Amino acid sequence: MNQDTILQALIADNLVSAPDSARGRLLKEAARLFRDKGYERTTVRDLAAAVGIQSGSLFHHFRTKEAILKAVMVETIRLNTALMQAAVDDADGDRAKLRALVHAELESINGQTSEAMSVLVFEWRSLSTEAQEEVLALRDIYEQLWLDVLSRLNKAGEVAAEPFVVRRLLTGALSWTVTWYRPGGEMGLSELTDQVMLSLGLSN
Amino acid sequence: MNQDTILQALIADNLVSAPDSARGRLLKEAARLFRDKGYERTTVRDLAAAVGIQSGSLFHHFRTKEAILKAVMVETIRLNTALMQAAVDDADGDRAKLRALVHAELESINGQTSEAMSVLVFEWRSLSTEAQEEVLALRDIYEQLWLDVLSRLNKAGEVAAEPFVVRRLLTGALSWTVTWYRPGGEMGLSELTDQVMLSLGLSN
DNA sequence: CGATACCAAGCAAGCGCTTGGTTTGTAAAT
DNA sequence: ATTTACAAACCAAGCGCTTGCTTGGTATCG
Repeated sequence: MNQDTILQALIADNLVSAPDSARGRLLKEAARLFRDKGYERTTVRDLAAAVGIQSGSLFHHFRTKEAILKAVMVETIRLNTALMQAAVDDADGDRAKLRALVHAELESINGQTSEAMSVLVFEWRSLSTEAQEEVLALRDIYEQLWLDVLSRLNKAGEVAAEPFVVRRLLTGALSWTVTWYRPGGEMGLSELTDQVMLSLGLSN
Repeated sequence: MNQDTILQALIADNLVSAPDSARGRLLKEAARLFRDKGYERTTVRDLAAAVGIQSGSLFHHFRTKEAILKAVMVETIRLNTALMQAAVDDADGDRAKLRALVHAELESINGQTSEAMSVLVFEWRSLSTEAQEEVLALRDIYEQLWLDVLSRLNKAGEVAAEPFVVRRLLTGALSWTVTWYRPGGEMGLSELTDQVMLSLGLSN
């Protein structure tokens, strides 16, 4: 299953917005603005201007500004869960599965959904507590994918540290790449993935 | 050199504020509020109330709200640079030095300067570009400490990945602990440090 | 013809920061 | 020992602006 097929399936199920719909374009621009300026510094007027409408008209699509932030996060998690699932399924062997997960997450963080992933990491606190809980629940499935693979590698003696600690360390390490890694530069995504695996003491 | 001696030396040199001075208490409260609510959501009235003065009186101590954020960051970096330097100096051998650095950074992130370290990571974007550059310059010294140790370990064949990549992955991994690790819980800081070293494929 | 998408205008609240004046601490002058 | 001088620390009030969001009305389109 390639990335585009997965996206189309999610759109068909109404789980994520089509990128060319009004809602989809707004969410895309919102993600970009939230990443660049932060949620609080981004005004509803900024958001409206980015899609060429009046600020008041935004509230025809979303009840509040926060609902926009939440939608960005929810749709991003849904998409990435599907991508991770596919990555795991396609790879043979646990070491390869781990590599596939790392590669997929790096792709999410530094590829097309880069803006939205940044928002997920850095604007978390701007969500109300209730919204945080809802979003958190969505993340569980996708965390389990990692833990399953890491647990088997741990039992096989390939990864010495505890699976849940390794996953959390990796979450931080991979998220942080958004602040320094530049796709299209000297180091490609595959090379970066190799470096991560090497840092874990795992060769290919 | 223990932590308190280092702090006292910095205070004597006027590089960080004494925790019991008016300025010091304000910065401490500011760090806490900025971490809990974010910089933008924290109002000057919140800050003033936290130290028991009127909002206008804040501007007797700092020219702008942003100056408070900057001061939190600058003083935190100064303190941590000194702590890291001491950690490296005290340890024998590169593997021990790396462990000392990891332990010291985890202590900064999860110990007494926890609030301020969170601010440094998550409120970075709220600084103006000029202020960002100033703060960035301060960080160079302390990054070099890591790179020196990692380069030697790399040459010795103990760490396979590239030093600058490892350092950046570690920056993310260690910073992120603030979101999940709870000091005083089951896992102590030394055990967490061990887990990090194990994740890098390094035993003790 | 009704729903959907939008505009133009603006409201109430909250924001960072300023202003003019008062209290407090300190130290030299009487 | 008391007075004088003065700066640092603070208060009370509020200004000017921006914010998220509302309202009432108008196109657009199946």
